[in-house]
Parts: sequence; structure tokens; C-alpha cells
Amino acid sequence: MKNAPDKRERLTDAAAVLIHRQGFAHTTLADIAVASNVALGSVYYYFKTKDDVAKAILNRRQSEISQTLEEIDQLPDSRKRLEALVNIWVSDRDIDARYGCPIGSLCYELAKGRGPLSSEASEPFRTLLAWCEKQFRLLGKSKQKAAAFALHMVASLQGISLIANALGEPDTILSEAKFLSDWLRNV
Amino acid sequence: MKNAPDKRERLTDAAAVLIHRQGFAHTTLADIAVASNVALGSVYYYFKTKDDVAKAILNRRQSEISQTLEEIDQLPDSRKRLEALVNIWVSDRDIDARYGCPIGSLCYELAKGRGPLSSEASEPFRTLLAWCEKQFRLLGKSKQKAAAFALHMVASLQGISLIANALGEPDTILSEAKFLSDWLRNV
DNA sequence: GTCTATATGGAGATAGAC
DNA sequence: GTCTATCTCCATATAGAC
Repeated sequence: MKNAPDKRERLTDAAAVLIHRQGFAHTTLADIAVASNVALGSVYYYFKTKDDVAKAILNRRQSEISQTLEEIDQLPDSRKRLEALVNIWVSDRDIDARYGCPIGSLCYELAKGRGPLSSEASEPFRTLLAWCEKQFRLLGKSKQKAAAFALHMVASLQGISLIANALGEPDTILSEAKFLSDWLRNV
Repeated sequence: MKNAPDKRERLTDAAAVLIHRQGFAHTTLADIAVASNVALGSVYYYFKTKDDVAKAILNRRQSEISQTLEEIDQLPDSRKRLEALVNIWVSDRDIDARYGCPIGSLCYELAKGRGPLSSEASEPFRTLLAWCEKQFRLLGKSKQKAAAFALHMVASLQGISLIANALGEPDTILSEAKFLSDWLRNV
């Protein structure tokens, strides 16, 4: 029976924040336990291993993206929808400059020295790419063009997060967002 | 006196390769020592701490970039020079898809849970950005435009390395390179 | 300068009472 | 389900002979 059915959620919440800020390697299960007001030993009731925590976060990110894209899908114009995606990066520029993109930085870290975690890690990107591709298709682009444009879009956003983080300059995200918006208007 | 004046170089060589493949966190000094045919204890004669190894690699990357850009600078046309930069990513697409960009992935990892290592980490990017900006200036762009274009260029290359790595698909780099080359022709 | 041996601390994971 | 206490491993770093 579950007296605290949301405890796994709370743990995942805390883990997502801490791991975004400190990275997966530097975040201990003790850190997560403390931040969640849970005893260290209890963590293992909800997660068999530390890698399982990473999986939970990845799934969480996947859900967040799907939900965000659904909201954006309410906009009537696909060009506006793509711009809305760019504007998310604008809104998050301070936190992204400090800690990197929550998805990109985690995927990059988890990809190292590790075998089978790639599927979970690639899923958020596949979702994002498929959605962008659809928008470009709606703008009349060929399947090939749409795929290339989607790739360019997501790569630019991921890349600028990395650069902004390396330089510690949120304004670089502003600059790139402006560039992408201009591009979208003429595409 | 140094009987093996290049031993520090050998250690840095091995460390650069191993850390690119396995990440900084998962690469032990013992790994590096073995790969260099050096006793573990001897590593500390050349590097005070593990972080010092990271610094050495960052400096190494910085040198590599400077050298590469100098070579590219031999080309007579700045548009061709920018394309040459893109083509480096094409050449390295298999290794980048497997392990990520040697610079970007390392910077992203080192940025987490760490204070003063940022200066070394940002230097390669500053060099790359300044060089690209110069090329766009030579193409007649305003200072502002040139800076924005340089940012877009480097972000795209970094981002596509991350995506290619997450998806395990080198061909995405090919696609993005084609996109950037087209863009450069019309810019 | 180079080595072997070892100290030290930290983090993942488990045991078992409640 | 939740806790405290603890096991165990492993990686950084040091000591000190050669």
C-alpha cells in the first residue's frame, strides 16, 4: 500500500533539479534524499539503481516536451508554432546559460562510458525532431527539406545552450533566437 | 632533469582520447596511466590533481583549433574558409556521433558542479567565434551581423554533434553540413 | 623521476529492525 | 514502507624506497 503515492514523484522532482545543476556524476543519492526529505535507504525502495533515477528523469523530460508541444499545437499557424518553440529558449535563457539545456546536457553526460541507456536519451530528441518536421511539412516543404530544417532547428537550439553555458552569457541565446525567428519568417 | 621530456605529452595524449570516449568522470587516472605505460604514482609528478589533467586537455584543444584555423586561413576566399570549417565536422562525423564533439562534450561535463575551470573551457569557443566573426566581416557583414552569424555557425556545429551523438546517427551531421554550406553560399 | 604500496574518503548499495 | 547502520568497492591522492 502506498501512504505516499507521490514520493517517487518528489524524488524525481528533486533529482531532476539537482542533476540539472550539478550533473549526474556529482549528484549523490544522498543529495537527492535530503532534498526530498527522505531517508537514503528509502530511495532504493523506489529506484533499484542510480541509473534508474536517470531513466525516470529522461521519461519526465519526454513527458514535459510532449505536453509543451501539445500546448503549442493550439496556435493556428505552424510558423508561429515554430517561433513559440524558439521563445521557450528565450524564456529559459538564464537557467540554460547557467546549467545548460536540461535535456541536452544530461544526454551528453549519460552517453559517455555507458551502453544501454541510449534509447531513453534519444527519445526526447526524436519527439522534438518529428514535431518540427511536421511543422515544416505544413509550410509546404518536401519531406527531405522538412527533415533537414527540423534538424537544423533543434541543433541550433541545443548548440546555443551549450555555447551560452560555456561562455556564461545568456544574451547569446537572445541573439540566436532572433536569428532563428528571422529565418523562420523567410523560410 | 627530464629523461622523458615528452611524458607529460604522452599522458595528455592518452587522457584526451580516453576522456573523449568515456567522459571525464568515468576516466580514472589509473586508466590514463595504463594507456601511457606509466605507473599510477608517476602521474602525480606531472599533474597535481585530476582537474589539472582537464586543463591540459583544454589547452591542447585550444592549440589544435588555433592551428587548424591557421591552416584554413591559407585559403584565399573567406566563404571557402567557412566551408572548410564545416567540412571538418563532415570528416569527423563518425567519431563525433559516437563520442560527441571533443570540445563541446568536455565543456558541458566540466561546467557541472564546478567553480573556476570555466575560463579554460570557454577559450576554445571564444577563439572559434572570433575567427568566424572575422570571416563574416570579410564578407561585408556589419559587426553585429557578423557576430550573430558566427554564433549561429558555431552553435549549429555544436548542436549537431550533440544530436548525432544522442541519436547515434553520423548522417545527421552530413545533412546539417549540407544545410550550412547552402546557407554560406547565399549569405 | 619513477616506482610500489597504502592511506583516505566518498558514494552506491544492502541488511534488517520497526 | 520507512528508517538507521553498515558493508564494500573504488578512485584520488600520498608516502617513501630506489
